[in-house]
Amino acid sequence: MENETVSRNFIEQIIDKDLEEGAYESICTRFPPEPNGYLHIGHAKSILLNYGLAQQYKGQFNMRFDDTNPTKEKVEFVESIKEDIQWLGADWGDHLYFASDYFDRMYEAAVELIKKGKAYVCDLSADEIREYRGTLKEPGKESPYRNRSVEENLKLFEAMKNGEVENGAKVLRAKIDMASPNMNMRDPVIYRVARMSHHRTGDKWCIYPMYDFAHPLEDAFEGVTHSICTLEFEDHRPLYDWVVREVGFEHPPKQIEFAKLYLTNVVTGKRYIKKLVEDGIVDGWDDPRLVSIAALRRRGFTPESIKLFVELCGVSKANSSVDYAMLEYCIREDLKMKKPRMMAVLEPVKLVIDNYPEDQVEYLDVANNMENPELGSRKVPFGRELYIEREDFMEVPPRKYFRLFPGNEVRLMNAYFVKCESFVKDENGNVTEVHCTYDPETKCGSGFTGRKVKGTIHWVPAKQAIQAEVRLYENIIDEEKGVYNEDGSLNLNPNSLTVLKNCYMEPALADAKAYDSFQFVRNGYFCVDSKDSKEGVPVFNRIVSLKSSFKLPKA
RNA sequence: AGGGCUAUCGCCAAGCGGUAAGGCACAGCACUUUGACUGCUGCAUUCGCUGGUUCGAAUCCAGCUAGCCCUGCCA
Repeated sequence: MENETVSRNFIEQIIDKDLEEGAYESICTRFPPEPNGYLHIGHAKSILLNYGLAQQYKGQFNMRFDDTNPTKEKVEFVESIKEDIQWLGADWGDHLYFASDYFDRMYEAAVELIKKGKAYVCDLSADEIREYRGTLKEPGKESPYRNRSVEENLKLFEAMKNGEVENGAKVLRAKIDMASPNMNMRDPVIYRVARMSHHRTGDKWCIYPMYDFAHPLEDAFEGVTHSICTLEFEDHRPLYDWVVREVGFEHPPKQIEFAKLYLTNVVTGKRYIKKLVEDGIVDGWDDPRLVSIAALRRRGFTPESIKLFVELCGVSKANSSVDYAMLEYCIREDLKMKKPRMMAVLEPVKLVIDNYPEDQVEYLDVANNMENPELGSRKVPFGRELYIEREDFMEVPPRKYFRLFPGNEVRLMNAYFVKCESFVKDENGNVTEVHCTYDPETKCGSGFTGRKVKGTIHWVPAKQAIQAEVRLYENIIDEEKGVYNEDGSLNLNPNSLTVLKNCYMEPALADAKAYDSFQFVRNGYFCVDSKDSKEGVPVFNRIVSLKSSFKLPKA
């Protein structure tokens, strides 16, 4: 019997302890985005972490839109966020909530606070509040409105609610400690006036709760036990605890913070992504060069690969930046046994088998994935004229080059051995045709063992191949020079997108559907671009290339 | 009168007083109908630094250093 001890991350350790000590009977987690944009790989970590924990502990996972600031939110974002989360596989069941559904209860909670003398209406302007707050090194001073009577506060707060107060004229503040070393505790604003309509509650409200007040209440209302958020909220925890304590919940939720996920050499900053979109450098928020969930999906990443990635990254409190190579590993790992391995030639050069009968076509039986027989097989037509990859032929081979060159014999994958006899160049010196002879005895599957070749190359039948467009994506950021220039501008990679229009695919690929992905032999993994494929010319996006330990020497 | 958090290999990350897991990356070998995959091997005498406690310290204590976060009526 193996005594395998799986290490638990620090959050699991906290939960284990809570459950053991009986602080909670079962757990409830949540993912609480504000619908003010689209989700990216960093959110995936939070989603999968929260959802995964709920699954693992047989608890509950809530999806909640933290829509407490109508100035920034839109229904479109609500829909895209739901779609992305579903795609990732985090199932919230019946537990879909909106902070805005709690506005009545939050208002009541605020009234209770006022009655307890723990909150007051303040007439200071935003600038004045900032001044009174003090600085990081000096304590703040109390607002002249701090000691209003409960009755007056109640009356004023109701006036705010009833729309009798201009935007910014009054706020409701928690009465805590203006001298606290923690800025968040210096009488934080908990309700502000915003006379505008909300995407869900319309014009019902003209006051909206602030995050620090709303969030702990939302968690508590829903019975969330572990409210997992990112590191920058650590300083807010005392206020979070203050709210749930003062409002009086029996089993208050607890906030736990973890480090955000950063990836090397990708643009994650929201404002930079926005600029890239606005300047037309990328073609939208789902441009495959970005790391939004939608972009990754369009590029061909699978939910499983992202889940694997998040698991491999782990969870901790140390700020870190994960190597992009890890993400690439995950998608290769996920796809390699699941997807058919098809032949496609990205940069073609014609290969003619001189001793092959001119009008003969044979249909070779080819396994879809040699390592996974469950994926079945297909027929691939083979004839006298083929296309092979330009880089698979060299007039003058460098050392250790195993592919085609004059006099060398290679295996055409799934077909025959061919030996290069000659080649043709155009007036510019570019190779236009490679001529070979084949040996019928070496047919794949015939059991031929007479001799071996060191190289195997892929090909596509010239006559039956279908033409397609292939897009090769690199990071939008220059990997060598770094993400930013000295002046702070983005250091864009001019080669981030290469469009290859003259690609040839084996016929089976013509039927590929949206998001279908394949391994193109030696070229890596590709996915049908659901957005741009049309009129019989499939467009494939490269998900990731295969590792190659042989690099052609540079010219 | 500042406060909070973090520091273990190039990158993540276990470790919780008993003598440094694992993954990615990288390198080498083997295998091979993809130079992929797979398999094997190698990769921290050392845990930010300096002291202290201890038979024993990455783990405990003290003092430094570095990085991140906090002065929205954003979340």
